[in-house]
Amino acid sequence: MKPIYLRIFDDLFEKIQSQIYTDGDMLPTELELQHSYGVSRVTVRKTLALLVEQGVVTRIKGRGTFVKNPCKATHNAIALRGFYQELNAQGKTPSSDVLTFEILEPDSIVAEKLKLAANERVYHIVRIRNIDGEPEMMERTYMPVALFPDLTLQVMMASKYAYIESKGYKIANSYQSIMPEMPDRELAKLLNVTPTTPLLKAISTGELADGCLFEYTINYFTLKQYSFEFIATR
Amino acid sequence: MKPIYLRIFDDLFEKIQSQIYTDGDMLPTELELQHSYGVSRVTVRKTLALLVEQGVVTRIKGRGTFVKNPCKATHNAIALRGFYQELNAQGKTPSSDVLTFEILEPDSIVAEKLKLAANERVYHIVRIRNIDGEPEMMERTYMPVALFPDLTLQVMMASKYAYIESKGYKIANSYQSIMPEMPDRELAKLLNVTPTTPLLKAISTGELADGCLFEYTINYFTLKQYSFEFIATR
DNA sequence: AAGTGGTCTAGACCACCCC
DNA sequence: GGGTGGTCTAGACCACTTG
Repeated sequence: MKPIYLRIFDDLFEKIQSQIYTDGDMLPTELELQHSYGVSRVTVRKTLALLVEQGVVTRIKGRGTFVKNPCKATHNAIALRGFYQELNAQGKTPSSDVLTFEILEPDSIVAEKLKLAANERVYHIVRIRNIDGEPEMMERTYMPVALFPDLTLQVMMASKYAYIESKGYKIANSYQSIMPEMPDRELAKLLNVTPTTPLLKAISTGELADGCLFEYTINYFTLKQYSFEFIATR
Repeated sequence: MKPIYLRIFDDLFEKIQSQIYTDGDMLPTELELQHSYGVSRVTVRKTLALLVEQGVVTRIKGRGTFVKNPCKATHNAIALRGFYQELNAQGKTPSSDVLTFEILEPDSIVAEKLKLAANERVYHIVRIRNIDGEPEMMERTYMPVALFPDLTLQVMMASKYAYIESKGYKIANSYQSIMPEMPDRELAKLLNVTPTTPLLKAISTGELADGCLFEYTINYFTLKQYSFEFIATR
């Protein structure tokens, strides 16, 4: 059962995406939302804070809450959504080619990043991820075998995050470090770019709600069909 | 007068930075913090939510609130702090070389990004920003003259954000778009890198609390002394 | 003056973790 | 069972914007 503030979030977000509220429109006031959803002000405010964080609305004291530019086909970096979920929400068609699927002893970097116990083994999975059939990014992921004893290649051809949550795990957040990098010849070929095209490299560590680290991932984005965006707040 | 939750945030953050609470330590519980600061639970929770957002602590249900790895010399991308403030907090010495300081008619991109009225003029300022004397990034900023009629070159040699806030404006957030880019020969020279070193380009639009757009900025990071980090949450 | 969002309080119940 | 954080309520006062 989702908490109330998330259900209200989903409802408002859906109304914004379906243009019931559109660019520049003022959302109902906090008081009106309290009444229409029958909840307290704190709950309404928690929902609205989420919408602000996700860049969907802006709130201005004394004026109101306003819808921002309609969501474009972008990668919202601080909203941790899987590739599948993010693209589906944008009406695009995601797909994945699994290049590597193996279990191995982690090297010391991976072991340290995932804070693994000695002798713990990991999956090593490499995927090319396509948008509408065109390669957009390469993903190299390491996940502890202990957490996902029944992970299959089938799962990795679809949505990793949907699988993880279907197992009852709660994905909490992801610590990301971003840098530019030139592709080697092989990677350029896989992503269908020239070797002189710089890529965006993102190294991330994923954490569950209980503090457990569940993935160490290196992504290379071409940003051909994607833009990498987020909102910084003071 | 700062709100209470920010004052408590500052206090806890300072205690973490000065190692009173260090890596892995458990912070006092919400109940204890309520008593020691004499505030309500909601206020305590707002403070702790901020610490989580800034990546300083992790909270685990049923266990407690724990300090994360001590803050490294990084660029926390979603904590909108000025270059000066961010580096000072990390014990580094920031400095700036102002290469361009002029007032001009904005081109259509700048005018659109800042939602300027017709004929409104902007500052165009280019700076090289150094860490401990070594160039780390190049910044190209456009700011509406109407908002800052008395902006001086002196100001831009120091802290832009400190100046803006000294004028009574409240900086709210910044919409950022990230991509890799190769430097041209001139930029590579200014940043003291080879022309084959890819840079991280960040395009941002800054917004005040009243919804006013106050800057359109393009940054090029070398990431020689810096790493670009943030936390995505689900 | 009326309406808006920003902050804050004092309670309550629940789910989760560990002993 | 006792402690933890997660959610939620019903109030209150304030600062800011707009007419």
